[in-house]
Amino acid sequence: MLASRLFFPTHKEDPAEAEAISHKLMIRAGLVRQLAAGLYIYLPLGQRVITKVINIIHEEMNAIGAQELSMPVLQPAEIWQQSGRYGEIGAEMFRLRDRGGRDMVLGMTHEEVVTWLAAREIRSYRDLPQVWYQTQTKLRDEARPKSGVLRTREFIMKDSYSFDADEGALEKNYRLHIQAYNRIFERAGVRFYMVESDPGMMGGATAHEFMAPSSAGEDEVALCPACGYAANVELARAEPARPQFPEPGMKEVATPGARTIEEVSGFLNVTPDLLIKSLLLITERGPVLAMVRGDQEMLESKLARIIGSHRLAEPEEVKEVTGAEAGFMGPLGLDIRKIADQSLEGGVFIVGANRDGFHIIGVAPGQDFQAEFADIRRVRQGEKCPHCNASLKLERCIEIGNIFKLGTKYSGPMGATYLDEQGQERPVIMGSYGIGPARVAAAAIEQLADEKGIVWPLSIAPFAVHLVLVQPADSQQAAMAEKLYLELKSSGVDVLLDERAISPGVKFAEAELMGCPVRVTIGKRAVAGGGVEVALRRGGEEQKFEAGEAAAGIASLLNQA
RNA sequence: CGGGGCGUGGCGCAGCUUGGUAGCGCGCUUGCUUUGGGAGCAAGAGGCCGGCGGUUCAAAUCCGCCCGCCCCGACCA
Repeated sequence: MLASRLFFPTHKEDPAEAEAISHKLMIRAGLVRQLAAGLYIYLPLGQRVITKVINIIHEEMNAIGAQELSMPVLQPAEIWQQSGRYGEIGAEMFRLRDRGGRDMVLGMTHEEVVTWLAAREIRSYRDLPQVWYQTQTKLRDEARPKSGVLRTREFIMKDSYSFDADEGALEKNYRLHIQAYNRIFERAGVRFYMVESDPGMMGGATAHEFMAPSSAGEDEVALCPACGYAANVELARAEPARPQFPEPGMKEVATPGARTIEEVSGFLNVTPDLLIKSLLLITERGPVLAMVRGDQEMLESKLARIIGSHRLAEPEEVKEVTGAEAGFMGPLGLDIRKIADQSLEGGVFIVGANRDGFHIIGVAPGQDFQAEFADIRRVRQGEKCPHCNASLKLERCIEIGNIFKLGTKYSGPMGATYLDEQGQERPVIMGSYGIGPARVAAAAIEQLADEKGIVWPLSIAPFAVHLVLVQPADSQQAAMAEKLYLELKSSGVDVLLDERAISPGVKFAEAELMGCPVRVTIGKRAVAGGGVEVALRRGGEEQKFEAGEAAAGIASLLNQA
């Protein structure tokens, strides 16, 4: 490719609207342009990167026996009604009507379509297992698109779906996907962890996420450096340090005006971990009191798994249920469902008295009041690993892939069944496995970029070699560059020749911005016999080759990388 | 959806408080010079100041409504 013909509009300055490093650099280096919130145009450079990521994914998917297919993005509402998600999902799904008045949706994902297909075409245990995958556009009307390409309303996703006769076979496909995903992300050159993730409404099913550490990420994971325990904080568990508890023995104390944890602990001169923080929540089945230690944070996603969907009570509702203002509520004397975090069990705490201006000290959960004890708090950095007691580390991550055991969630309601060896009709056991290629590319930028720009891993770089011709007007330089360019091209190297008649400074700066792994410079020094300069973008090491040996030297450099 | 911020040539911004000529840097065009780190000089092109309405002799500037974009939060099956 010649730079004079390549469409790669660059910017010297950061775009005003970008926050994340990958977002800034993708715009500055001419990889993408934003059409509207959460909608991106992939320019030639960006498209080349995405294509390379997708090619890696496809190679590894094919290697585990998955078969590529393609499915409609425009889908009849009917199949979503069958699976039950038409009603469950809210504004996040694009809905429309066709000219005949039929309800349609734009697919956020393809479980319904693929299950519809399986329901029609899979009949016998002899047809199983199957693994089908697609790499296609998906649409979600995101409440808040953000961070450039990381969270968009339209995005490409590789999704595979497995169909098995039983749980054991599903487990096998699940493991195969784990292997494939590990290879994919290693090849793509990103750092990542596989962590336990929240299967959400999948019930008891298991799920994992592949997480690339980056401050631009939206998720946080808890990691144990000792035993390898790794989980999304949405479900991560840990042992908090236990404070020195006082003697039990309930006693009401006046705490005038002290409502918040800080105010009460300050007023009574105790540390916050000796208080219980109570929250009143309203569910479909009535009010629920949820309790965590004063120094801890409630985690809604964990609580939701126990009590279902809920909302915070309004001040009037608090007054009505507890008889006191929010700052003074507590578990004693309340005849409603109570959920207490596990770390409260066996301790002695200060709680609200359900009487304005008063708290009660010396309260022992489980004795002085009953509650369901469960893990409903957010783990914190430095708490003890639930498996090995080492100190947990928390890290922000970009979710680049996820894998789910779906079981019969879709095959059941949509009638995807097969006949087993005994002639028994059984639902197909499914799994689904996603990767977002744009997120992989963005994660690579986030993890590797330096102050000059992008630093691509060779495997997903738009070009392997960026050949800078310093003075195109000099015929000797031009001839030398052209020759090397053709040699590299004919040996299958992706090479970009910058033969534009512009200042060399611009060429070097843009080469660094663009981030191709190898930069080759041909200028007057090379012509004078000083050798062809070959610099690695990552680390910046430079070496020289004789003109005749340059192509071979570069090729062997690329092979090492 | 709640809170906050911002919309002015292609990009980044100033001007708005205190109404009266639309400005800077980068980029772009042409010419000459330059040619190993985002060049120099000169001459140019390019803007219904997000939209609609109001106040006023007069609105980028004041007021109202709307739209768009970004950030924080909620949400993300």
